[in-house]
Amino acid sequence: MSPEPKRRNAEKTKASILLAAQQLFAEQGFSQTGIRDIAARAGISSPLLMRYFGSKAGLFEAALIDAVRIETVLTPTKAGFGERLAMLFTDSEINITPPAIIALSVGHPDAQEIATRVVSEYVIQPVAEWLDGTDKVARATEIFMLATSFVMYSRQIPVIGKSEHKGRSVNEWLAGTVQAIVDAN
Amino acid sequence: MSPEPKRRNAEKTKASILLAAQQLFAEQGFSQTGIRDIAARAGISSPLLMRYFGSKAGLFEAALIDAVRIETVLTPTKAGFGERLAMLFTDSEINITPPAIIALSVGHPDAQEIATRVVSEYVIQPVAEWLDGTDKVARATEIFMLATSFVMYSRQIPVIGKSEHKGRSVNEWLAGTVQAIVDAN
DNA sequence: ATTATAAGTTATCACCTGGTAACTTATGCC
DNA sequence: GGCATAAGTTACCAGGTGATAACTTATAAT
Repeated sequence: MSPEPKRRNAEKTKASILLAAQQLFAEQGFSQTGIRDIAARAGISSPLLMRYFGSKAGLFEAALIDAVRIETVLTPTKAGFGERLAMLFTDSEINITPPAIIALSVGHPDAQEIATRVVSEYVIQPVAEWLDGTDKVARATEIFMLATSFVMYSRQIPVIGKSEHKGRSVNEWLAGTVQAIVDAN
Repeated sequence: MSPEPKRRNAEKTKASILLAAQQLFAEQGFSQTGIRDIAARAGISSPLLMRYFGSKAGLFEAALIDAVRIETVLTPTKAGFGERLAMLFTDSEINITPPAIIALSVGHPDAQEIATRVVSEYVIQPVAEWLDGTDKVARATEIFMLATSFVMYSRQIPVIGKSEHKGRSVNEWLAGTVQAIVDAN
């Protein structure tokens, strides 16, 4: 009687696994998230997940790469980058951003190695190439550092997400500080 | 033949447990550190550790509180606070600073609750009371947020620890940014 | 010296983890 | 319609976790 009798579809299954992994890794971090949790949220069994992604670390890497959407803020014009990045990284609806996953995965050796490599290749390098001026890699790293610290604390210490400082919200402060690094070429 | 034949001493044992816990929590984070690891480094057995601190979470809280040395930088004069804080939080010899332990313990619910509470009471509140001007709590939180992000990334992304930007090391950049928040009263 | 107590140990439990082997079943192709 | 294959499942294993019970032994007061 079910309108769609649950047809098999490997592509959609893989996508649902990736989404579940991104959500849970971002919420709970690498070591606190089990493959059974992810499989349950994706609506499948854990061995299937293992066959598609090889290991928990492999799934983590795939989920991280898939979560990167940095190219959407690397527009030709440099103005407004701070705001766009702050929006991209702090949108409360889609909170599966790289900073969130990274921040919640520090400490575990495997996750740390993967996160460092993926962020370096898929976030920091593109931003660095997009920047003008000198010290591109260092400035791109600083930008990501700031964004990550913001995401981390807007979750952990609730007051900071809403706090106002000299009339500017902390979100605006992040955008402004990031933009200052962009313009300091 | 041993000069000191390993006499029993509960106080010294507790202290050695606290030190081992601080080191390991700062190196590996909460969930990656087992009570057996801590007990082994302290040179005792894990049940003894449990009796002294009740649970792993209890030891984590005790270790965090014991690691706070914030009062050493809350001098009467406001000048130089940024540098002193950067030194206190990034001294590579004693890397058991609150930011390090915090950064490596996000994600685990118990650790998160404990860390938030301890940092709020033992770090942010004292700094806020020490600050001049308005928005004290928000500014103190921002300061700790910056310091934590720096510690986190100076460990995770090696380049940032040594990177130079416009001739200023990132350590100096942290000190300067913190000092700006202090002076913006 | 005896002995109560605190300091410390060994052995173990129940549970959870990532990972795997072996099984079932739907799907598309001939 | 038969059938090879991919999609998906159940049952399980070895190892590690936090925690506890029960044991031993050093220490210090009487």
